[in-house]
Formats: sequence, C-alpha cells, structure tokens
Amino acid sequence: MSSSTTCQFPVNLNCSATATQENHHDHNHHKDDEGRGKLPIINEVDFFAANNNKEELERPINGESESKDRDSPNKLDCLVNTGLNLLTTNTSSDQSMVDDGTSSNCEDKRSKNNELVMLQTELQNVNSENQRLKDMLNQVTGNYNDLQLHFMTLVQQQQQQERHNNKDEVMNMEERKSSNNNGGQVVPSRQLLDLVLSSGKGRAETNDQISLSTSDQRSRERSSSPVNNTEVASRKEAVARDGSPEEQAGHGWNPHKVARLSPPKSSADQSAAEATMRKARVSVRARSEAPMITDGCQWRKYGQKMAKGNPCPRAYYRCTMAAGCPVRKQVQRCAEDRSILITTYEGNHNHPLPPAAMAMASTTSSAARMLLSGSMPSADGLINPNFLARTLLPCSSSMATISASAPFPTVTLDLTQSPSPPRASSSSSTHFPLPLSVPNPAAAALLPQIFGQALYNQSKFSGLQMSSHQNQHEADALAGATETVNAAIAADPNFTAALAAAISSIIGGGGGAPMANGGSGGSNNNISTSNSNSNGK
DNA sequence: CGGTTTTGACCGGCGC
DNA sequence: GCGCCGGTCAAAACCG
Repeated sequence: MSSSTTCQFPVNLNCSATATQENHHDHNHHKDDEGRGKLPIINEVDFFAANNNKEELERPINGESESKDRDSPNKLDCLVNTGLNLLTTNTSSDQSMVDDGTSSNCEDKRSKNNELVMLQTELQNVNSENQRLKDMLNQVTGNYNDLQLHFMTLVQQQQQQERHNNKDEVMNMEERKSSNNNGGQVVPSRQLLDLVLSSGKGRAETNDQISLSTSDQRSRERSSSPVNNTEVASRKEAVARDGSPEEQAGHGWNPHKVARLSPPKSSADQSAAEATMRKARVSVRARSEAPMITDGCQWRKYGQKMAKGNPCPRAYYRCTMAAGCPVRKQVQRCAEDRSILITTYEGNHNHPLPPAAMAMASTTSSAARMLLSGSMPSADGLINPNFLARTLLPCSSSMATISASAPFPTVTLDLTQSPSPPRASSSSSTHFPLPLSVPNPAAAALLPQIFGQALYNQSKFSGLQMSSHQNQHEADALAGATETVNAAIAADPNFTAALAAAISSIIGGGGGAPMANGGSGGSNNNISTSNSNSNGK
C-alpha cells in the first residue's frame, strides 16, 4: 500500500517552527563538519498536524480499504472487460464457426469457453473478496465509532476521579506538613509526584508550584553550604535575569545538580527521591531525517555537546513559549541508527499549550506519570521499574528487562519501525516492543480494533482498581495512558493511532511475562522504561 | 533590532 | 586530587 514511507506511521514529526536548525557537529570537537546552513525540514513524521481526528484515525482504515477497493474494482473491470472481450470473440468465433464448421474452430471454442469459465470463477472470487473487504471496513468503522464513544466516556470518568484523588492528596499533604516536625517523615515524594503529574492544565500549574517550593528548599540548602556561595549567587543572578527560579534552581535538566546536592541530613532522602522523580524523562524515538521533531512548542537551543558513545551531537533546547517554562528537551540521533531521532523531554509546561503541542506535552506528562506511578509501591521510595513493567505489562509478551541503576527514570516511546539493531545494547534502557509500527496497511486498518481492545481491557482493569492501593496507582498509570491518547487524539490522530496501538499492547497484550531487553522480532515501536543514565558516564 | 543559534567556557558530579 | 563527562551559561554571530 501507499502508506509505507520512511515512517510507516502516517505521522509527521515536523521540525519546530523556531528551533529549525541543528548543526550536527560538535562545537567542541567537530567544528564546521557540516557547515552552518540550515537543514531542510523534513516532514516525515508529524505527530501534531492539526487534522480532523476521526478522519485521521480512520485514515489507515479507509486508506486500506480504499486501496483495496481501488484495486479490486480495477481487477474487476479488467476481468469483466476481458470476459466481455472473450464473449465477443466467442460470439464472432461461433459465427465464423457456423460459417466455416471446421474442427479447429471447435477446439478454439472449447478452449475459449474454458478460459471464460476460469475468468468467471476468478471474477466471482474477486467479487466475494471485495465484498468481504467492504464488510470488514464497515465492521472496523463501526467498532471504531463505538470504541471512541466508550473511550471518551472513560476519559471523563478518569479525569473526574483523578481530580477527586488529587484533592484528597493535597489535603493529606498539607496535614502532614503541618503536623510533621521531626524531618524524617515528610510528605512522600510519590504524592508530590502524583500531584505534579496530575491531569489537565492545572496539572502543569500544580507542578510548577511544587517545583518552585522544592527549588526554594534547594536554594536554602545551597545557601546553607558555604562552598556553594558563588553558585548561589550565580543562580540568583540567573533567576533575576529571567525570573524563573524553578528553572534555574532546580527544575533544570541536569540530574546531577538536582539529585546530588548535599542537603541537610534530615531531608536528604526526601530531596533525593523528589529529584529522582522530578527528573523523570520521556524519550521519543522516531525516524526522521529532520533535525528536530515538531511537537507544537517553540524551542530555543541553548547548547550542544558531544555525548560519549555517540558520534552525533546532542542538542539542548529550552521551551520559549513562556518565560520561565521549565521544560527542556534533548535531541540526539541514535548512534546505531542515525535515521532515528531521539527526543527526550523533561518537565511540565507552565503555560497554555496550543492544540498541536498538547499531544506531546500530555504524552510526556502522562508517560512520566505512568513511570512514576509504577514506582510508588517501591519500599524504598525509589523508582521500581519492575513494578512499572508489571503494571504496564501485566499480561504483555513484551520485553521488559529493567535496570534500576540510574538516577532518573525514563520512559521511551519508540515510534521507529524499520528493523534496527537493538537500541538498548546495555541494561540502561528497557524497551517494551509494541505493535506500534504498521509494517503493512492491513495492520494499520486493525489499529482501531486494537485500540478498542485496549480500552476494553482498560475498562476491565479500571474496574478492579479500587481493590487495593497499588491498583489505584496502576489505574493512575492507565489513566495517564488514557489521557495521553486523549490528548493525542485532540492533536493528531496519527499519533493517536500510534499511542493507541502502544497502549493496546500495554494493556491488552497477549499473556506472558516481561521479556529480556532488546526486543524480539517484530515491531520496533516500543514503550520502554529505563532507570539509568543512558550515557553511562 | 530582537530573537535565535553557535560555541567556547564553566560548573558540578563522579570514578579512579 | 585529577580528569572525564553531562549540562548550562553567555557573548558573539547570525538571521529575518
């Protein structure tokens, strides 16, 4: 079918409108390797094209069916025409046979009659196939419509429940803060994180508020240390410059700066846990020759470095849609497959997002929440990716070998498709291969059904969620997925299809335990979690 | 001229 | 303590 391009997902990761340039040379070591000319923006994968959702979601189906319909009628026409020609020929042959009455003409007539019968049989077969495809299309379309309605209902229910839970958690946190003076039992960072990653626009605001408070705490911790006076001063200067204390003081990218500050003993564990969870990252892997994917936000490049183990430089971007927005992202090409662009997001936007940006923003937020929700039941309060794997993949055959050695967790949404060498060559990253890729259009046509299955399983799962505290968080993770898909639907149905397939694999995948890292044969569209520094410093 | 990109320098964390 | 590394800063250059 015609849908197979560089990215089989009919999505488009356009370059950002502002951050359109990324020179793939290290300013430290590879000056002017590729010149400074602007690279062309290649619209291979556009997550966020503001198209009609339903229409786009249906596009794989329709594209599939239309193609088949297109093909089938052509075949039919061809066969019909051939048959008619044969009939005409036979008629004339008959006429001539009558005229001539030779035995050779009789043989010709027999052979042509046989051919005609064969063609008629083939015509019937094609007709039946065509009818079957039409029926299938109707069924898929109907299923899609039903499931979309079902999904919307579920999303609304989840959001309402989420809001309710958040209110409770806020109250609990305030109570604990007011009553806690021993410093050892502070508000569990998991709750902070749940708050941070709560749903909706208000979520981002809540996140910023919490980030600000924790940043203030870190600033106090810094100022209490005489060694860091200069840094404190520089930080204050930076804060005064752009008025983004949370960005400068703690919401920054560097996990080392945040997670490894030496706070007072009483809050060391708390700060470490908070930093760890705050540093949750969402990485998106997609095939694109473009220097950067378009996620609807405006970004300003503030740095570029060579990362060890990767000949391609890593670019650092900062969201410029609003002053002080703490969201940053790293863009780097995969060392093993340069056609794969790895975009890693961190933080939540503190400003309204355009619809085109909602998909990625909500995706990253939800994915982070999925990851962090999975960490909640951990006894030590740190990320427990194995729980995440169990949570996300309770019955999935996907592979989930998870490393817990890294300072910050990462969720990887892998939208690559073509066969590629195992990305996670080390245990630093774990991928959950999902049938996100649509190697053939027939599979694309099944996406809505898969999505529907995911929703069905989600609804089943949600029905069980209230039985235990852990299940609540598992449900949170699912709610995050739901929200992700919802936002993706709102922004780009192609991305929706991808996420739908991903979530369907997560929620409704076939039975089996998590598999080893690296992924088995099949799709390369994965959601993965990792809990280690990918650069393996 | 204002915003963005480039890029050398700087900083902190970490391993040895 | 030193060097490596990732991340960030900030002045200069670039660009529309």
